[in-house]
Amino acid sequence: ALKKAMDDRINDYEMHSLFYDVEMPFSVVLSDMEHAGIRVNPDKLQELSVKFGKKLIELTKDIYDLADTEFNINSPKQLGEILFERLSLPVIKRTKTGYSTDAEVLEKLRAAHPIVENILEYRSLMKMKSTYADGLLALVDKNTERIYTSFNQTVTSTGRISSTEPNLQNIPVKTEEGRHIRGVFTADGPGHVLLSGDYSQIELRVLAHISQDPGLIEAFIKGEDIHTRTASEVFGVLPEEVTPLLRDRAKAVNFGIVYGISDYGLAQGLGISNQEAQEYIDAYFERYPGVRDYVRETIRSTKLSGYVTTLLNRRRYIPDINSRNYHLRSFAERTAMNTPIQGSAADIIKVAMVKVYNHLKQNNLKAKILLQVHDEIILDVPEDELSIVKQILKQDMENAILLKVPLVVDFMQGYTWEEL
DNA sequence: GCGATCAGCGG
DNA sequence: CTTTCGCTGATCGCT
Repeated sequence: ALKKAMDDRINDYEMHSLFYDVEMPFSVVLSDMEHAGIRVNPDKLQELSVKFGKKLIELTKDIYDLADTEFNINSPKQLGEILFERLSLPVIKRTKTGYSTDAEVLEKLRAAHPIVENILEYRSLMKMKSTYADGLLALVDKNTERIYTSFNQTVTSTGRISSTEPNLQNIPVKTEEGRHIRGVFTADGPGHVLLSGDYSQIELRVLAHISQDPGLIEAFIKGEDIHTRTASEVFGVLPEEVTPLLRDRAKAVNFGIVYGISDYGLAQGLGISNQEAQEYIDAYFERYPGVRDYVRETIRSTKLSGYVTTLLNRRRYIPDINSRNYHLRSFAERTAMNTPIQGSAADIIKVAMVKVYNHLKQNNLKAKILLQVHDEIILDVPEDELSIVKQILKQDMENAILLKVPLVVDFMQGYTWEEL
């Protein structure tokens, strides 16, 4: 009776294929990934912890000297008292309960007192040591020298998966120190390599497809650098005249489109005024009118139906779309335009992974899918299977779902995750 | 021991 | 007035 009730609703929502052809097979893929785990080098992890710890001791000394007192640097409350009362630095921002001491605030105070730079470095190193070095070490299986994460298929609103205990979807990559954490994740042993395939600009390609914007489609068909193209369009200069600064700003605008941030969020991200940010957004919609129309039409239809859908008919309800509260409504509007983009990208990589999984099985290959980090798939591959597995990965990822623009995948291989 | 708060990581 | 999500760790006040 329950099955019939659920089946009726799945059919009613036209989600039969999404459920039976994608999510159900995908659950088996995730299960195998969890069971496989990923090999780590615990000694290297321990070394990193010690190295971070030694630097933290030095920094702690320097910070105490500069403050001329000892306090708990890990306590935002105590740190705030030191910075804004004892050292009388200007208060930039407040939290609900007191002074804000986040990185954005500290960046603005960098020049005001030498202690600030030390605190920034301390914060970064403490994050690396506590969350990553020590946190991961505690979750290494001593018998197998592997880490087994849990993937959750049903927590996000967009259709993405999440990862816990540990979260292997937010391992550092942006800083040199952070990348070394990736160096502790290795292939299964000599004769094996890690192979990654990551989608290039999958969200913006999905946007090009669903909006059918001519400029966006042309950019991807011609294989242009999308951030440079956007900079050229938004700032009205020739592509060859796009400076790194302009490209960075355009990249932030594209980021905003993909993640559904507000003009306020874009302004914060770029360190410009809200008005300036709004002007960038207006210019973007002016130059990509298909995107403007897509956003308008999506908001209009969401107000009527109460939900948005992805390429594979995944559905998200957005009740606040008709709220009289400006902030709730604005947030709902960004969610309405963003969810089909992120959610469709999630659909695509799930389909790809099911295909890869089946093809590995059909060919009796030992290669295993280990991780998925939203737009990339990481596998462990015996070296003698590398050629065939690469072919499978390329074929299945690039042809997971046919779009009006090509899906481009970049491949990397190495003995450790840091090399990918 | 637990929940709220603040902070910071990735895509 | 606002701030992308999901995750984890440290602190702190509470039971």
